[in-house]
Amino acid sequence: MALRALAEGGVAAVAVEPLAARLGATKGSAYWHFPNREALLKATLERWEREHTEAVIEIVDSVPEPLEKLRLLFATVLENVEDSAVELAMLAAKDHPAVAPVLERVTDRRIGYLEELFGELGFAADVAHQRAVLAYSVYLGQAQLLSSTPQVVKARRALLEETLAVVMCRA
Amino acid sequence: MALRALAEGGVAAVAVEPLAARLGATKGSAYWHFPNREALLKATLERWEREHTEAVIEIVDSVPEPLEKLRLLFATVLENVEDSAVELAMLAAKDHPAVAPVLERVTDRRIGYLEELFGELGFAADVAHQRAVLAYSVYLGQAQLLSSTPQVVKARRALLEETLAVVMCRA
DNA sequence: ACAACTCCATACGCTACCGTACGGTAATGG
DNA sequence: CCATTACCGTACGGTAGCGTATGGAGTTGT
Repeated sequence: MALRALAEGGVAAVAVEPLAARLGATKGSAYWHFPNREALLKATLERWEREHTEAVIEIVDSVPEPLEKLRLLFATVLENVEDSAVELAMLAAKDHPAVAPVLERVTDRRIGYLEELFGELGFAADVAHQRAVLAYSVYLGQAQLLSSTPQVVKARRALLEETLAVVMCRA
Repeated sequence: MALRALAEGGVAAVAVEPLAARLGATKGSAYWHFPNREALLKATLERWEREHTEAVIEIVDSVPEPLEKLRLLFATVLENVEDSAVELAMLAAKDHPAVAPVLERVTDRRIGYLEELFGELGFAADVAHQRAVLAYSVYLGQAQLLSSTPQVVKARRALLEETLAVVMCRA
């Protein structure tokens, strides 16, 4: 519930009174379960952290071929960018003291995993790192674009193919 | 001044009372120059729109070689991502009614220009479009990464080279 | 010289949210 | 059976920002 609010209205929407109202409850109830707003927000963010990064990695990692892993990862993640709303909300609140540490851990984990994959594909360590950063940048950028100005992107299927080809190209 | 506030504190910081205080003035003064907060914000955003997209395009476009244009564009824009704070603030507020139209115009213009450049480089129209979206995604993504979790990016110079190579590669 | 206009300040009411105080109900366990 | 505990509600005070009312000071036009 708080996650839905986070996705829809950003960090500002994870607030005591609006959420209580949404649940048909009152502040009194909310302040029983959470000492303050900060704690509510922290719980929401950490729940998201637990549920949304490791899950995708596990699914993708069950595929044997590293090239197929990358393909599946990009397909999964780029085809449902619409539900990266939480990611965008976190990025938008990157300076918030409760958000920053979670964001950092998630980013590290994801780029680390990508680095692994590019390593398995035969790229040298430093290049693998650059490709990982590049790939993750493409993901973040496309998530932003598709959510803020979706009309600029014409053929999403073709774009996915082009993205895969370009990110994995030897050059 | 309002632009500085926008860069530092996001759209929420472009508010009447904080800005007035910052200027050593009072609300009374502010409400003389602007009918309301909405108008102040709109003026700030449109000022940024005028000053920050066309300027870069003009500089870059003065170079003759299309390949050098792209190189200069990426170098310019990726080496000072730190001052894309306003961009990020706008993306973070993409749903705000005053922000959305500006964001849309700027994005269209930039991707359109990139499309032109990739066309000049010999890419077919549809591929040029995909590359443009890709390149702009990389920019947005890297801006996000470098501002939210800069420590994940190891060698920025090398990353720039890799980015250029990958985005322009034939594949 | 005085009227009108420009620009700024003080003071007020309004709203949304945070956080606290405290009282009520319902279940439970000794 | 009644006291403790878990849970929820109402009511209050506090803060930050929006917007309005109103008056004062400096400038300008005639």
